[in-house]
Amino acid sequence: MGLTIPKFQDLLKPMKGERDKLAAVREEFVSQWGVMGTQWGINRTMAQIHALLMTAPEAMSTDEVMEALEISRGNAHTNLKELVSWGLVRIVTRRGERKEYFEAEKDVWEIFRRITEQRKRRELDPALQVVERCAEETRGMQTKEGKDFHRQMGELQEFVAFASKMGDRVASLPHGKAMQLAMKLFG
Amino acid sequence: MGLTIPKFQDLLKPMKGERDKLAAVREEFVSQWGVMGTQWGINRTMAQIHALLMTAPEAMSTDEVMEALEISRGNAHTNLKELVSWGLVRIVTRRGERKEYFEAEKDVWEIFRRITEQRKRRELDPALQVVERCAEETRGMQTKEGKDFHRQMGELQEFVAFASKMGDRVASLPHGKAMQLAMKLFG
DNA sequence: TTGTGCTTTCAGTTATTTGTGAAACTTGGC
DNA sequence: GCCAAGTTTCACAAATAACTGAAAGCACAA
Repeated sequence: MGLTIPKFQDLLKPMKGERDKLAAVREEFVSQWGVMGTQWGINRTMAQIHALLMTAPEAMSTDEVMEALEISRGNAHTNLKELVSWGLVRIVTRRGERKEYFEAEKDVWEIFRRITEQRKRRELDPALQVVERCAEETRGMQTKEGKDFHRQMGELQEFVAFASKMGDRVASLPHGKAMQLAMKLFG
Repeated sequence: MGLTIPKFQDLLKPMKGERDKLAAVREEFVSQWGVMGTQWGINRTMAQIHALLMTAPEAMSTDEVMEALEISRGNAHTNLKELVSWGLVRIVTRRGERKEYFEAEKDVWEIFRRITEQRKRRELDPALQVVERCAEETRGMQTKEGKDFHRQMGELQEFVAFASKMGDRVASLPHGKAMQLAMKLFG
């Protein structure tokens, strides 16, 4: 029973199919992540670019992103910068080149931290201001309805402030610590 | 020094102003909560109705909601039902009456629990499916790029599954327990 | 079974968000 | 300075989401 040594060519064969398959799965991921984005209240393109970069073997230029997703320069540019402002993507430059390349944060915990941070800043903090003002403006009211409203605002304020603080704390934990803590809680 | 007994009329006087003030503040709350809603990825009307009912002294009918927010019947109806499906509002009926009235959950922890539950169901679970499929489809790939992609999906899957479980656990805690736990964690 | 009071649906309209493409701007090298 | 490669902005167009109003549906009471 001859132990045949496979030819180099044959070793390469499955890789050809693999590349196609991978490209297809990746495309599916990008597309689905875009759909998800819309449900998350994030725009489709931004989510798609994020998915694309998260699964990119190396940093991509604006033109590469435009081509991969078949979108305009303006659109690519706006959303890349938005991702940068969320801290989910960073700009890298190659020396000797003027072009900017974009690279996504790939560590899931880090991604989670950044998103938590931004959502807190964009969703919780403004809400807090609103309820604070409403609570303040109704302080000391005499009627039952006034008191009820004031109490409701007070409870809301307390809770949102609390959630906000929790967000900060959780997001400031390093990956390892966080998991450790979570395990202890919910084993 | 005559201890004057205030007339009934005079006792009532500040209440008049209070009512107006309260109505104004409440309107502001409803309006602002609506703006917030759009940023949260929830539609404005739904958020406004929620704010309105949260601060309503008693259950309101569709017509009352329509009038308060100056919106159409269809719009009011759709969003009220949507709020019911989120578990943030419940339908109550008064005996002898055919009309439905709507009443919001007012306990902040309960509101939080319901929102967490729904967001998990609507945002996390579908994401989980996507990454699971992508991880599955690239299992055992040989190329570096295939392996990298597979690992990335694996990490994402693990994390999302974990977050999903955490959501369940947190949302299943009663108010008291949750606070206790949070305090222990973050003093 | 018919009328009445209310709920639900939906085709068409309106508002809002997102995307395009080209022009304006910036920056560094010659 | 002036060109070239690249980035940024923005008026307008396209796509999507939300809302309206009216008609259809339903269920109970007479």
